[in-house]
Amino acid sequence: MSRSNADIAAVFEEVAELLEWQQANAFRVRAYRNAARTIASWPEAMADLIARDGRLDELPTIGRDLAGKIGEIVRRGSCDLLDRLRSSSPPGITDLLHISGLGPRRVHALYHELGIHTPTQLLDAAREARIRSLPGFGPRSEQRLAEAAAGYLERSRRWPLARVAPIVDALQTWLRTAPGVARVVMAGSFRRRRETVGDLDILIAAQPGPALTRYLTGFEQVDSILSRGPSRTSVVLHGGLQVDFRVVAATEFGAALVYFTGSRAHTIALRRIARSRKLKINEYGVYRGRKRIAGDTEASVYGSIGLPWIPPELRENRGEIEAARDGTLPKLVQRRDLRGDLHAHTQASDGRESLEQMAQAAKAAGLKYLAITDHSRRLAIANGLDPGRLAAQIDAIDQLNEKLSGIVLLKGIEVDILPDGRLDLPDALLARLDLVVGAVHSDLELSRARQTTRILRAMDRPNFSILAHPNGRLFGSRGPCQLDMDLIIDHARERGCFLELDSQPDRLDMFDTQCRRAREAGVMVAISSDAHHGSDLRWLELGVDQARRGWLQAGDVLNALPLGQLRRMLARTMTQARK
DNA sequence: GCCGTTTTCGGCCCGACTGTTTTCAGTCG
Repeated sequence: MSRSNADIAAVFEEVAELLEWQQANAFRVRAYRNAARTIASWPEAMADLIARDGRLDELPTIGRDLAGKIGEIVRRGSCDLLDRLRSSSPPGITDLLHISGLGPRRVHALYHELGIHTPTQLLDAAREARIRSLPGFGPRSEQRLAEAAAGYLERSRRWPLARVAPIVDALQTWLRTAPGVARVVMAGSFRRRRETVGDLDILIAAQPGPALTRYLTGFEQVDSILSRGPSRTSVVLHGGLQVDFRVVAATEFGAALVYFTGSRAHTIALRRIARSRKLKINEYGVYRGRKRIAGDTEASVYGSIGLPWIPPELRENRGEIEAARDGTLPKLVQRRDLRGDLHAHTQASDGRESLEQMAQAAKAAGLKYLAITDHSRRLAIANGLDPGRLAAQIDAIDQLNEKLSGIVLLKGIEVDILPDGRLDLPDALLARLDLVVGAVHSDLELSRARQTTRILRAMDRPNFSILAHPNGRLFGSRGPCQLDMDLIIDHARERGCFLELDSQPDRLDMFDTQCRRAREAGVMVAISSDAHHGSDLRWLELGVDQARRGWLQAGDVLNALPLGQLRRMLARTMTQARK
């Protein structure tokens, strides 16, 4: 089995960490990190690129040597260099590098002086006060390391976007009354709308001063203070979320916003362009020699190097800078482009409201149509519909649509895809619906080949409109299924069916890179709420964020179509047996 | 290890904060 881009990137990342620990040339380390980023976000699988004789060394940050290693990793999952590095390094040493306050030099010292190579050993040594004796360490850093090691051992490192939203609201409310503050903007991965965030970056336009710094560290949810200074203050909240406050002057706000929004790869790419033009970009502005030529606004920073403003969701150095230069940036989809929703439940299965309540909620959310897609019988735990109950719901929706105004309910089902690729309800009944949403809810552990075949077979059934939440992952509890998503996307195009981006906060499934692949392949994506209550329709906003990260425009989104066009598109997916 | 309008060698983004230092290395973002 060939390895995915994520697997290859993980190998390079581990190589970088081990090289770093062995104190190799820092630029060599960086080369592996850059390559890992390139590969992780590359839309085409490295294995496919090799198969069609693509030149790997034509990819950015990949030269001849790394191209050879990619081939090696695709074939056998590792490379000689990684094997050698692993055998010459103590196990667990890369975990230490992830502990705040530890870099390669200190990890090196801890290992060679005290034999420490795991977070647990670090914690023990700190508690026994053995670390303070090392040169360059003292009681304070020992205390810090004990806390950081304990924190590392007990919590995950990234937070789903929706989970931090209430904290962000509280922070913003509280910052409004901070002394001398003119403006507060969330930056970092929160602003880029990444599906998870590692910490919160908050940019504050204000006159720096001790009063402001004191105010920042006084937020009621602050658990501990990592650092404080006039321009930068970092705290950890109860629960472990880190918050970095950056205080800048109003005239520097644009440059600071670009810098602190990131991503790191994006801002580094901007600085490189600036260098080639004999300019310097930092968080205070754009400079030619000592003369400051831009920085009040983000647009002025981009403009100084000949680029239009780039939406934050695209700032990952995945081709957005080239697109900006060429004038081909996408016009990203917005929430108001959505005219309907194609995945929602009622109390007939595991939803909490009636058909009519869901219809009214959709209308209130500004939608023109809502597909009712309750579960099918196989999902007994969700009270899935058998043929008789689905037939009754079809009649009920027809009757209700006679009464409703300003909103139309579409007749659908979220039908289980059985392990062999058949669907959980008879074809003749499915044919009476407006759309069939197929989903995998069982046997998530199948091999990549079998899981992929299962889904391709389901798509080939006579009635199959949309593949729901393709990867099946749930934040914090379940990783994604093993799938050949490229094959599924290609098959969807041939079959003329669609893929879903499920907007539930714990799903956000498809991934941004997959959305982009679908767009490039010409497969439309449904941004769906998967609502189980009328209030869940607000989740569409999260789905739109993810879609924007996947470069989707309104024209790529199925439920941005007016009802008439949508019905024609869906009709083509129904009762279309393939030979 | 990559890269090239400073092109096959010699660079590689850049500033803030901490702690242990007497002038700065290490780490972080």
